[in-house]
Amino acid sequence: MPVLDEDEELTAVRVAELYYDEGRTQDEVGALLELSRWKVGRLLAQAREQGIVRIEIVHPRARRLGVERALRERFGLADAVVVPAPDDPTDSDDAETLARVAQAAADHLAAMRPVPRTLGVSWGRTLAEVADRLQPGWAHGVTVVQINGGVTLNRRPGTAASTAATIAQRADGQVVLLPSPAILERIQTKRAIEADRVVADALARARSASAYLFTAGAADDRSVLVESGYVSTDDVAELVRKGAVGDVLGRFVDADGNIVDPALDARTVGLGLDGLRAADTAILVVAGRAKHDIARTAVASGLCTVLITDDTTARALLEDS
Amino acid sequence: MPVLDEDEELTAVRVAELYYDEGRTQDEVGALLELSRWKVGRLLAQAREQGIVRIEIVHPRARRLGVERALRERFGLADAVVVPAPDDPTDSDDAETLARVAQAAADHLAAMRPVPRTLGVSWGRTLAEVADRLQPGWAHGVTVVQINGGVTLNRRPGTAASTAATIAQRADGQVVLLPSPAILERIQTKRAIEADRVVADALARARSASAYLFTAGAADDRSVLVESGYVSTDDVAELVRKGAVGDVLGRFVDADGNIVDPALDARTVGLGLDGLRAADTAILVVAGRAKHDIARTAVASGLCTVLITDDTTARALLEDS
DNA sequence: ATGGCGCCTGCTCATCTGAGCACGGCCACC
DNA sequence: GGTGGCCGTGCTCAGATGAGCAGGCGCCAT
Repeated sequence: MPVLDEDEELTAVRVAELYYDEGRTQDEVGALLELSRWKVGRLLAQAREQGIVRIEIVHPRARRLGVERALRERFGLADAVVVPAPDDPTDSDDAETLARVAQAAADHLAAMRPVPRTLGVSWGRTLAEVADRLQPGWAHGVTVVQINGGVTLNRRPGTAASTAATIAQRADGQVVLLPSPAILERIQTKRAIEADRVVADALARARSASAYLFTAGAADDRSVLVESGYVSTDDVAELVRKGAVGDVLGRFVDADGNIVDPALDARTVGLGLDGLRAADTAILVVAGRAKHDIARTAVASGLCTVLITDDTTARALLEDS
Repeated sequence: MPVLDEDEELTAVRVAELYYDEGRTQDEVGALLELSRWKVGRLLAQAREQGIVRIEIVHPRARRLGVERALRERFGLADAVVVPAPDDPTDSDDAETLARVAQAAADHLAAMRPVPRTLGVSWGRTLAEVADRLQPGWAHGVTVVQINGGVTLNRRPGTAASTAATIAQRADGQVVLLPSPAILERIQTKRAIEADRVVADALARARSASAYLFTAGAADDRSVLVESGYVSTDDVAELVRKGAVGDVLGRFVDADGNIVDPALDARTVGLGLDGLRAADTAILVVAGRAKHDIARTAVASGLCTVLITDDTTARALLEDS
């Protein structure tokens, strides 16, 4: 498509005004500006091409289909869902962003075909929001398995458990909880708890789930792992020093997706990252500026097949080679 | 047009995405979402109506046809030209705004039919920009008359004269200058200068011009009248105290368009405001936030038949009842 | 329960629009 | 100076779109 010269550009603007603002038909515009109908059509096409005419869909539940396509192609994803970030560019309006992404995740889950027989889920603020936005009856008879440990140490108890339970309940399904802390103090305790029949059973079912729904955490003090008391702020600082960009299923990884601290990782209960990498369907839900780095790592190192996120994060992923 | 309920709204969003983002045809969309082609069409129409789909023309020389229509109807203007303000909402990017408005004024002048035989013009920063943007040959044989006094007291001389001269020269026409200060110290001097044959002749031709092109000044220290030394900053403060919102042709008016200081006005040389009010065509060119008040007054009190301004100013005029 | 009312839906047809094609002018190269 | 190729333009025609209309369904009042 040839570029418009300056005169044509101005004509294109006038044409676009009459066509889109005034609602004239293409030959009316042609008659008015003494152009052929076809010339008018071509100018309109070029104006859209060059961004003189911008058509945007303004709605919290709108999606960015173009960006989604780019993500799929760039990272070989099976699917991607990108929702617009709130306009408000001043303060980090992360609550609204999270709400939109969570809604999109809920929609995506409800629209999944075939419906997974067993769905493995992690936990955290993001997934709590997703669970909350699922319509009762979003599916029927889905078994939901908690895939990483999460007996909350402080705060209101049961966030981890209730996320899984809510998702299951709203699908008239069973829930399989993983009754274990996320990270244990000593490796021996971890081995012992994994030997427990209930825990072992849950882990087995986690490994055989037909789909996973999980989120990722940034390596900072606002991480749920910190707030829950599993790791201290000092630990986080140390992990960051070693290259950690965030955690997936409680496992801290560096920019390349490698485990940062194998000893810590060995004390972490739940599905391993290879479990995700081997999955047919692994849906990562991630929102907000703080999580750009971990999102990039997760996507680039093949932890997910489906990414659900906000526009800003998506663009951040696409921007660097 | 009935309002969309929540479900339909969501469908409308999906429809709009497929139609505008993906470029599908309406029945393709219908097939995909299991809707009839007609339903799809109606949803698209409603989405545009309700602002879910926003089509905007992004170009410095684009115009706001909707706002223009509103201005014409609200103030009984013969015509209105509104250009978009620069996006940059942070600093008062008035230079760019002025450039756009001046360009629009030049375009409007060049497109005027019938071409005025005699064009009365005022002077100021704004009109200097307009003159500068007129293409040589924008018209043929237009006589340009300077309608208010403007022998500049300080700064580079002749801004007033050169504006008129440039406009005339680029139309291969004559220029009639008004060789007089804008405001005189003493009423007697003013009478004497008006009695001068050249001045009297210029004023007579100003009164009989077939169209006027003029601007307005805010009542503040950045006014050209202050910078030229005709009024002091103290004078301005006093005028503001008496209710002045700005000046038109060097004549300070209050919010209702009445002369604020009759004694000062009597010492001001040039066409009177009634001369503008009686004109068939009086084009007011005004840009920038500082001039909202004087613009409102000028438009509301019938000083112009055509308004050329920026989006922000136009909206300010339309917002208050 | 039942009739009336009004809204929503899907159809017919006329109009509008975009893809493909042929012509003519312009430029560059021979 | 001639000639070939390329770009830009306007046409043909098929497919897409929107206005107007009739049937059907639900809702409300009687």
